[in-house]
Amino acid sequence: MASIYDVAAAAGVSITTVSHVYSGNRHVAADTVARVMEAAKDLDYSPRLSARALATGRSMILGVCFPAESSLLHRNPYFPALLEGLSAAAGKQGYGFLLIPNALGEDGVSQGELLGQLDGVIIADPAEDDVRLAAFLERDLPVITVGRWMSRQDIPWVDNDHSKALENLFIHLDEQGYERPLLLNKRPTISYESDVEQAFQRETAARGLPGRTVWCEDFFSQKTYDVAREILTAGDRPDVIIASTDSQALSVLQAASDLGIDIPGELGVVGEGETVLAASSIPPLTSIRVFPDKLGDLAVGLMLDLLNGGGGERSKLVPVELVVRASTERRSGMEASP
Amino acid sequence: MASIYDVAAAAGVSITTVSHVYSGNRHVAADTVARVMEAAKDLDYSPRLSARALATGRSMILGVCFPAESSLLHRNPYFPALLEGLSAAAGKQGYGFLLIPNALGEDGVSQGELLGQLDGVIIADPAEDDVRLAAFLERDLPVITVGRWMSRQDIPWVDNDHSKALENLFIHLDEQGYERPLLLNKRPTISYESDVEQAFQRETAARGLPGRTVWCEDFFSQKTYDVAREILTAGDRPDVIIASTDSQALSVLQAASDLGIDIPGELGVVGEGETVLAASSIPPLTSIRVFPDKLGDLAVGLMLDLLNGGGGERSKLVPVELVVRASTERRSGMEASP
DNA sequence: TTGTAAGCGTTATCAA
DNA sequence: TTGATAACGCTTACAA
Repeated sequence: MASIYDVAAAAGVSITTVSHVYSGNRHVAADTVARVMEAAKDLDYSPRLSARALATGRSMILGVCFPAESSLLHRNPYFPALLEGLSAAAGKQGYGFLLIPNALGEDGVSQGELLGQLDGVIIADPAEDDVRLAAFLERDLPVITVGRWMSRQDIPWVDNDHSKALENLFIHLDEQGYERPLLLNKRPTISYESDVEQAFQRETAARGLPGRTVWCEDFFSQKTYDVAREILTAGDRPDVIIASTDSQALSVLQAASDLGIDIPGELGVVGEGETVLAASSIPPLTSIRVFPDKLGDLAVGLMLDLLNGGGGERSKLVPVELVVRASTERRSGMEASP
Repeated sequence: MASIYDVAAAAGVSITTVSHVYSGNRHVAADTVARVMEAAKDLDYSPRLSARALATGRSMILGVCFPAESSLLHRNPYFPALLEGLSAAAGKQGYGFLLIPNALGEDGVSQGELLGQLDGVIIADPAEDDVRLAAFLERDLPVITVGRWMSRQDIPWVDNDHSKALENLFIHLDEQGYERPLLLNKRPTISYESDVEQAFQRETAARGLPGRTVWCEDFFSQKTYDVAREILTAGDRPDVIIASTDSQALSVLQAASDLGIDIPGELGVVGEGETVLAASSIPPLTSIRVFPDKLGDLAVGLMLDLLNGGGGERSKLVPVELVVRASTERRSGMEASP
């Protein structure tokens, strides 16, 4: 492995010059640059990042950290999509992403070891009590969250504008004549869930409607189906169910189908996440589209601001998009007008 | 930030001793260890990994690399699950995982920079022509693949035993009396797809059945549905369709349902991947379960072997499991016996 | 059982 | 426009 010394010798310059050719930190004469680059290519040289990190005090590595809860990373496509967004954005700036294992914190060993390496950490959907997060703050690692950390509002974040999403959704539901909404939500442990709840209460209150929420702990199993079935067979049946994830909404569709309930005539169904599932379900699902790649991009931007002196470290809200499909469209635009 | 010098001074020992307390590379007297650890805790010290990396020539960071094709990472839950397996296994050994952005290679900038940092790279489902892979081998970075690299069989790999999976599947299909199988597969660009094709041909040939394969480029869109519909309405209708992913299989289920074809009576359907979808579809889907966490574990093990002198760098095949559900179960075990 | 001192490959501060 | 040289914080012979 060639070092900066080898390149300097081959190019007939000092290591300082080679260093500056690579860092761009000061001007180097064009022909000198050419000579250095050629020597570097000949020797197959590239700067050792660990040496650079030691000299600068910056590793150029960011950590990323997903909810520990039941390996959500691979059950909800939102997270891998976010990870890609983060990784792409960071890559463009020369930063890399280290995935922080969920086990961190239980396993005392790797904890300090790995964290010492990081320039900062991005946390997706932080739970209040996650032991890892406490560790980051103690070492005062720069932290950005995707979704807000409810107990520490001072930490810069990016987030989806769920509030606006529900505002728009209710306008749509008004148009479609739905009047007995029900929110199928998870008991709030992250900001998303409490945002949705609050916005739901706000919108229903504004319309004089009851803001009925059913809490449903389990996102992905048979349980959601059972809960949905119970809701649909009980006395006071809602005419539209808003589910906090697309997969929950699919369970509702299924339960309704099994009970012979017509969708969207007797029951509207709305999901959130706009996964592949939503477009291809029967009937296609009205859903709220989020943009994890955009979130990733902004989160990295915020992090870099923080690392580079922290000028504009303002948090950012990302617009979402209501995608209307058959599951709530009982009056087409054509018929509605006159 | 405290350094090894601060700790040594506070504990009244040399930096060598502190170093050895942390590395475990030589014995240190128990009370000395205690003194050092206390000083370290007081000073909130943890070794700077970049310094360690510079001194040892090892970064303790592995790269991981997923198929570039249309961001498969977030469309197929297999990949995030694998990533978690890798990350957990690596974490236990003090290694971290850097996600290599898909853009790498197009963007010349970050290429050398990031790669210089890595001790090795694990590649999931390598495509033959991926430019990134060429780059790794040129720099002779140690490489392990998950799924085999078809053009370079010399590279150590871990893989699912798809061949055995199809063997078992066909035994099951025999029992259920299926006789006109059709394979819905993707044109082979990775070893998985060609393994499945080969095993399918082998099993059908052994039974004197036609080995009919339909190639279907698009895994997740409407297209699969259309292809399935075409297959089911054409003259020579299969009595069982084996799909190369669960989501493909779901499209088949849907098409069959729309056409009023009874499952599993008139048509059996089999998926692969054993995602959450399989268990909750209507009817529940017979599928081949893979164990990405296990693969991740073994891949990391192989990588460490390679890094530590490369003793037992033998590749490994991981058993998979046939999960029989209603979509192929037309004769229950009860009825079948007499 | 412990310590001294020479690297590891960069960047950064001076100075020219 | 370029160079010497001292950090950066660790590991690891070699010595004691």
